Order: sequence, then C-alpha cells, then structure tokens
Amino acid sequence: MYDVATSAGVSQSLVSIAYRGAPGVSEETRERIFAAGRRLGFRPNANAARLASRTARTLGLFLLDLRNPFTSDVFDGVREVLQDRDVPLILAVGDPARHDDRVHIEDLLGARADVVIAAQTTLADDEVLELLGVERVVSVGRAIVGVDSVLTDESSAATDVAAHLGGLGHRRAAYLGASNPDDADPRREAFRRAARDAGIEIEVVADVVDAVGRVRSGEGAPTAVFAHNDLAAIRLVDALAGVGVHVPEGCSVVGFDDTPLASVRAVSLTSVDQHARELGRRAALLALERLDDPLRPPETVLVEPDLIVRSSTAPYLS
Amino acid sequence: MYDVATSAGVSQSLVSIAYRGAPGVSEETRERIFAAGRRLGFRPNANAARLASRTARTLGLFLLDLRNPFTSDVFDGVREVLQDRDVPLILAVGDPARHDDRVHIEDLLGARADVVIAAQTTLADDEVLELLGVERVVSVGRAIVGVDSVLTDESSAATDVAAHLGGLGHRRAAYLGASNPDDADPRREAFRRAARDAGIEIEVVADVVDAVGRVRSGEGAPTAVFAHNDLAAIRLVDALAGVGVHVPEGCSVVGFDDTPLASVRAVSLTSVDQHARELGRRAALLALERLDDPLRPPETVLVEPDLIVRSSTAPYLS
DNA sequence: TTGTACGCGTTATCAG
DNA sequence: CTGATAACGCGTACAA
Repeated sequence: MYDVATSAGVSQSLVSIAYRGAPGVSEETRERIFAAGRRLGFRPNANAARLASRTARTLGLFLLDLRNPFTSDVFDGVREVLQDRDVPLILAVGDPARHDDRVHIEDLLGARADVVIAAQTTLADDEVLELLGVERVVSVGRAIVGVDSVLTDESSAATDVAAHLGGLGHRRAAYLGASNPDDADPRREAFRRAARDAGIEIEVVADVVDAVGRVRSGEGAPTAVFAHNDLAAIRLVDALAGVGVHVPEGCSVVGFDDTPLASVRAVSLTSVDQHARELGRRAALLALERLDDPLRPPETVLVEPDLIVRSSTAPYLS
Repeated sequence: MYDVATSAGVSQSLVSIAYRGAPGVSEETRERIFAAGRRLGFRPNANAARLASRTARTLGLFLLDLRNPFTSDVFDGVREVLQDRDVPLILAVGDPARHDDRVHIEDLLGARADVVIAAQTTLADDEVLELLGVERVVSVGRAIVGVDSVLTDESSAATDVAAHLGGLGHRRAAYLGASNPDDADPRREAFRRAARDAGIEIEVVADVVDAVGRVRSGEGAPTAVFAHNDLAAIRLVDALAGVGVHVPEGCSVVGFDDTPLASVRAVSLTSVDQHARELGRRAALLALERLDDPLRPPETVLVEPDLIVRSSTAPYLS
C-alpha cells in the first residue's frame, strides 16, 4: 500500500480507504490510486484486512454434501442475497461419509467468520450450541433448538403427500428413510402423523432392498412409497422394475427435492419441491440480521413446499 | 495466545509451536497448553497465521459449477490428496451464467492462495496467464497452454465412441455441443477426427431442438448423437421420445461424464467416464509440486477415460 | 526446551 | 486529504 501510495502521490491511508470502497476519496483520486495499483500489481491482502478490522462482517457457509442438489440451490440463494451487500463469504464443505462436520466448521471459525450458515449439518443440537452459540449460527434444512433455523415445513409437505396418496386410493404406504429408523427424522415423523390423519397405514423401511421386499410381501403390503429424497426414490423405482414391479401400476412412488432428474420423462417422479434456493435466501437474511444484532432471540423460518405431481403416482386399483 | 501462555505457564512462542504441531514441545507441555487453550476458549486465528508466516503453503480451489457432478468428483480427489498432507484449502465457486470467474479467482488471490487449482474455468488462456501466471495455477478439465493442466484424453474418448458407433453400423452421427459451434471445443474436434478415421460422417448441432430436427430430417440424417455431457444426452433422449423417436431403436445416444443418472435403468445411457476424481487427485499433486518449485516447466497430464456401454446405443438397422 | 523481540499488511483514529 | 501511530494475532529468527 505504501508503494501504491507513493506511486499515486497520496498517503497510505487513502489507498486503504480507496480499496475498501469507503467514503472519503474523490472519484478522480480513487482512479489514480487504482491505476497505480494495477501498475504495481497490487492486490489487497484479505488476511491482513480481516485481522486489522474490528468489524469484518464476514459470513461462513458450511455445506454438508456437494453431490446433493439441495446444496447448490441453497448456495445460490445465499450468494444472491450477499452479492448486492458485498459481504464476504467463506466456504467449507463437509463429507457426509466421515461425519467430520465439526472440523470443517472449525475452519470457518479459524478464519473468523462472524456467523456461520450451516446447511444440513449432522452435528447434535447441543454440539452446535457449544461450538457456535446462538450468536454465530443459522441452520438451514434442519431445525436446531435454540438457534436460527430455516427449513421446509415438513408437516405441510407430509400432509400434501398423504392427501395425494389418499386421494388416489392408497391405504397402506411405506416411508423410505435416510437413516436408522431409531434416529430422529422430522420428515418421517411428519409423514407418520399426516398419514394417520389421512387414514393411511404407515411402515418405515430402512433401505431400497427392504422397501422392495415389503412392496412384494403380498397381503397387507404397502401400495405406495414416500422416499426421503429423489435419488432414493429413483433407485427404488429401478429396483422395483428389476423384479417386475412397474411404477406406478404396481406401486406409487413419491420423492423429495424435485431434482432435475425427476422431470426427465423416463423418470417422471412425483416429488416435493422444497424451494431450497429460497431457504438459502432466508438463511442469508437471518445471518445478516444476526450479524448486526447477535443477541436477538432465535427465529425459525418455515418455507412452504409444493408437491409436483407426475406419473410415478397413480390411482391404486386393487 | 498470550493468555493461554500465561495460563499454561509458558511463553507465547511455545503456544504457537504447540498449535502448529511443529516440533519443539514436549508431549506433556503440549497437553498442558491445549488444556489451557480449551479452558480459555482459544482458537488460532488463521488470518493472523497466514499473515505472519512467510511459508503459508495454502492452495486455492476454484469450482465453476456446483451443479456439475464433475465438480464434486474433482473436489473429492483434491481433498483426498490434501488431507494427509494438511495443506489448507480455500474455496471459491463461480457462476456459469455470469462468466465472472475472474472475480472469484481474485478472491483466492486476495486470501493469498499460493497456487490455484482451477476447475473448468472459462477464462481465456492469456487471461489465466496474466491473472495467475505459470507459477500459481493448475487447470483441471481443460488444457491451458503454458500452465499445468490435467484433463481427459479427449482423443482417446472420441476414438472409443467412434469405434463403438462404427461397430454398431452407424455411418452418420451428430455432435451435440455445449457452446457455439464457432467456439473452440476440444471434445468436438477430437470427435470430428476420430469419426472421420472411423468412416463416420459428422455434423455439429448447437442444441437439443436442433438435434431432434436433424435426426428426423429423413434421408442422410444422423443415426447417432454424441452429446458433450450426460445432462444434454438425457434431455435429448427425452425430446426424441416426445416426438416418437425412441432410443436406441430410432437413434443411438452417447453421453459424457457417466453421472449416477446414466446408470439408472430407466435412462441406461452409454457414456464416457472421465474419472474426474482422478483428475482432481492429479491436479492436487501437481499443485503441491508447483508449491515447492514455482519455476518447474508446466506439465500436461492426460487421464484415460472409459466408455461405459449401456442400452442407449444399439446396432443401426437401416 | 524456553523466552524475546520484531514484523507481517491492514484498519482505524486523530489532529492537522 | 495527510501523516503518524497504535493495534490486530500470530510466525520466526535468535539467544538463552
């Protein structure tokens, strides 16, 4: 900065002000400074800046799984909100197989992110509270008690799915979950309740193999399956086809996420669109508010999903 | 660090050494220091560390498009290599629609990444050289003249595809490209050459609509289409089905990337697996070498792809 | 193995 | 707009 200042015939302070975009430099001086900077190949050192500034206002974004389309949608939403406001964003990506969210979130803290937006972290509620605290985190895609959370209204999604299946005449359905049936799964529990209210009997299956087995179990078998996400749903459709059960004639299948695959004609999967991009936007907005007021009480934002009906669901004709 | 040092009864230097995992602290002292650190809620400031250290050895990774499965594979490969060696990785994600790669790569430079691994950047060769220089960049997924590059052997991929289609009796094929037919596209050009050598006539189409039109154009129409990626291939299959042309009876289709979708039974797409994870690994290794020797001559690494044959390609029976 | 002292490149403040 | 000065939190000789 000193060199740039000298070359532009101004003080170092002014160079700093110019590059920060702070007020206090005339337009022409600013240009002269930038010209000198380009000439000298100067590039501000973000580390030094964050170190020196007391009010860095930078956000961290933790993404659990790059392969999940949910992730890219959330990312887009966050970026959309942050772009206009030029708030720096630091990224960290987890590894769903390793369960090492903590390490990557710590990276964000090491870089001094003021608030972390955590998408789909698998950390326990109290771990999140201990590691980040109410004043440092916004959870996306999952409700965490005691901190800002932005998520799909699972109850609404479940109600839509149950109503749809019920309307088609299904009376027995299975839920194909992501995790151990003993673990907590808000999606599963919401579906349990909604199905009961719709007069549909529910059972939970742990994997695709299990699901196929149940569907073919004869008397009392489920005639529809609600999968926790599209990929699982598509794998199920595949596996069913492999044993001669065709969708939707032999079994109705509903997915979750409404990924691009779902709309492919050969797949044509009925699916819940949870508007992940909107989730990202709302999370970013909450994070910004938290930045300015670390003490405000935590808020939970529910986003209404939409059920997209396609040909993987059809009337059940016993 | 001073507080931690005081609390542990040692000097600040030693705390620094302990947290860096550098040699020079006894095991018991280290433990005592960590205990004090935990007690005080101390977390090393990565910005200060990078600022103070002359040899930060940190890599930057630019990813053009989170939605592209290629991206996550490359990411996994890079991470795999870097994890054992504890080299810090800073991420930047581009926006394929905005063509603002430059901005995001500059973020990496602002954070003082020593070497940037650029996956699928759309920056022109000379822009990359001007922005980063030979000593600061490794390109993945695309050859950039004058800098380290890691990419698929397109010629080999094209030869495999042409041989496969030729063997099935196809004599006229189309290439469905990503970009304007006037732009450079190594994949397209490789296919052009390989097809000619295999005695197949080639034409280039710009989009799915165009492709469908050509396939249905009657006498002299292409009987097979090679798409630049799986998503385009799948959309094409869809569009063809929409006008009554079924794959593979009416037209053979080959994709690129061998994404998880390709293996779904309902899709069953013949596709080129370019081993993107391996590309990521090789890129990371090159980046590490460049870190230690900024002046070594640039290297180009070609990774051999594999053609995965599925039922979207079949003999052409005129 | 430990302590001392300096510097890394900025931000921020303040009197001019 | 200048010029001076004090942090920011740490890495790294160097000497003990």
